[in-house]
Amino acid sequence: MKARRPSCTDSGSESSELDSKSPEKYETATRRRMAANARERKRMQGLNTAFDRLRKVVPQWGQDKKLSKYETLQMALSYIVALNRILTDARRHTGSHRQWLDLQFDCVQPENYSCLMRYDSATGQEYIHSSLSYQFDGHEVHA
DNA sequence: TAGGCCATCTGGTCCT
DNA sequence: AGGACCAGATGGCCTA
Repeated sequence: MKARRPSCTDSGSESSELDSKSPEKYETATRRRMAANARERKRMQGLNTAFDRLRKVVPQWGQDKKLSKYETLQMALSYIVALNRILTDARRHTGSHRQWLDLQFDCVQPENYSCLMRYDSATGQEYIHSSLSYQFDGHEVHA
């Protein structure tokens, strides 16, 4: 439970007009608002649970700080694109190139994200190379 | 202290 | 009528 608007408690705020009406209507509206608030909280908690599950399967390249919701979505998108690219390329590298496929597969395993890391000397920061960086408004972003 | 991120409340809209 | 979903507003927490 975090922020609450001073004027907006669980008792609801439809009171202004209803105050002048019957107490039953006010009570009904209050009860409905509280129920709606509770449902909304539950819905958002479900959404956050889904984000947490997504964070667990998406590359974080050893960041101690967890990805924001926006970053999680962008990274999931890039991760899917990267995996899709590997599958597409794999069709062209069959038989004797099995080793190549194994190498690609290894690179997208969480314990091996390091093989995708590059160092940006300008910023002094590491970032995920090409296939696992994400696009934002047409610009490539290295989070 | 400013800015980013987030949780919560709220009213509107759509659907059953 | 009531529930689900959404977007806007608001305020708290954290970090650079």
